[in-house]
Amino acid sequence: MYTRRMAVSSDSQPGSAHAVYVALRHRFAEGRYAPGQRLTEATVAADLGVSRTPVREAIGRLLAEGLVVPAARGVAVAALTAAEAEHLFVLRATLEALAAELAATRQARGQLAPADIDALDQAVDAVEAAVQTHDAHASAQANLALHRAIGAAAGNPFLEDTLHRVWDRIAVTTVANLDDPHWAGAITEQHRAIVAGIRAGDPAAAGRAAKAHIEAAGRAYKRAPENEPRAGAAKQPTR
Amino acid sequence: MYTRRMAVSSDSQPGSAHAVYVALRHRFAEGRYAPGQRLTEATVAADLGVSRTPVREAIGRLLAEGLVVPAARGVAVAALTAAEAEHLFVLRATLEALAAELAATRQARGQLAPADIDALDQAVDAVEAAVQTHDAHASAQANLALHRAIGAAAGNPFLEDTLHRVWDRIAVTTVANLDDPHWAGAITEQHRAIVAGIRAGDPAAAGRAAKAHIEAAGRAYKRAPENEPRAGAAKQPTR
DNA sequence: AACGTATTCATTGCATGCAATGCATGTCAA
DNA sequence: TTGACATGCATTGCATGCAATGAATACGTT
Repeated sequence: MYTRRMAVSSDSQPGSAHAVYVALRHRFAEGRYAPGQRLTEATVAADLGVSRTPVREAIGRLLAEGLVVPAARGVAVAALTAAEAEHLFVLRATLEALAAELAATRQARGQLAPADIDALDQAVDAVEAAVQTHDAHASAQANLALHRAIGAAAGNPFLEDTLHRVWDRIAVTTVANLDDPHWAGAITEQHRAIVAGIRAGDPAAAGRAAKAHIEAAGRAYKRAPENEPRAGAAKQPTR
Repeated sequence: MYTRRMAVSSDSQPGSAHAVYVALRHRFAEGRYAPGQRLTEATVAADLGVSRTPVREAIGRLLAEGLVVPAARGVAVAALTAAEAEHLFVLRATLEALAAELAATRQARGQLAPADIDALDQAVDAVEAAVQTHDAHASAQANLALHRAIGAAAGNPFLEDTLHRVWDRIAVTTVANLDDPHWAGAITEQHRAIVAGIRAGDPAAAGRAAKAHIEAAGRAYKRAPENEPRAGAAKQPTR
């Protein structure tokens, strides 16, 4: 069994452990493992065709990041309580505001290539198009891509990394939000406001728009009924 | 050799891997390993009296957190370039401002125990006392304790975790800063302004004070001459 | 002497073995 | 039936073995 290699996507870093890590993250994001579901080293190892050692390493990392939590035996996929979601959105709003501010500042200083700004606009358009097709997965992808682009435009690798952590922890959010017509209608407008602020090199405006956008997203998340019980969730360990 | 247990400090979590992780972090913070120094699994394993497996796990986690970087063979203790420090301080300023805001908000809502606020004041006094003794290590400890207390008062575990990451990455900063007389003189005043804002339940004031404080700390860091070459640093791998 | 090439060897990365742990299940008594 | 208790078993956690890798060194060639 140990010769079978798993399909490791276009992730530059070598090593089975990292591949397992990426694979698990991907599965979480896809919702392939329900929150609360228990994960055993042996199972994952068999699934991915590696031994337990790299799996252990990957799980250790996920544990450190809070994507899985210690369970009775081994670990369980972390769920998101309402309170946790609230906290995450508060943090995210501040981080994304900072990202937008920094991007706008870089724009004002001429440190942003025109192509980068155009790419932001295109990303906004892509989200709009995806939302109109009502394809939840594609919309989430496009939305994440836009926010990632803004994060990159900020030019602060630590901020970018932190944002990634937060996004990963919130993950499927956007999928749920799309059912909300208010939200679906407002999202593009808010995106445009952020990009406009960046393009204008106006940090305050960009930051304000970004903060307002995430706060609105947080409210939409809260409204979405299925975010609380969380579809397909297995029984949740007490803590 | 495998029966010898290392002295694991008062860290609740079990497991050699975690103990190794904590031990390495501690050594980094102490400056026992110079930035740029190369670490091999076997060496660390021998040092701590465990096998390579838990060491691998710990190093993997440190790698994920950026505290060590991939080196020629294995990993090296991460150094901090001037640009990286700048980025970290920008992020830190925003995060600590948010923490102070949230703490003040909680205070305004009566969600903070009077004892918590008093503890903040005492922490400020402790920093002042430590700075006056010119004990760099104690000062750094006390300063970190204060900032940690503010982070805790914010009541947002994700923010707290993110702050910890940033602090760990900056680590020895305060030690260097204490040589700066301007900074040593201003630090207590700035600390008091933050705590005053929190006590008053004034998020805007607390946030502003915190942001200004960290920005000042960043400037002090930048001025400190020894932060650039970094004492005792072994040869630094190219990237 | 300088350069290119072969060789060595330290070191990683992964798999597997083995003991420790504690949950779950079954058994027995009340 | 219900409770306590013992036992089994799934599962983890760690150590170690072995092959792959590639940096450093030694060697040979011009």
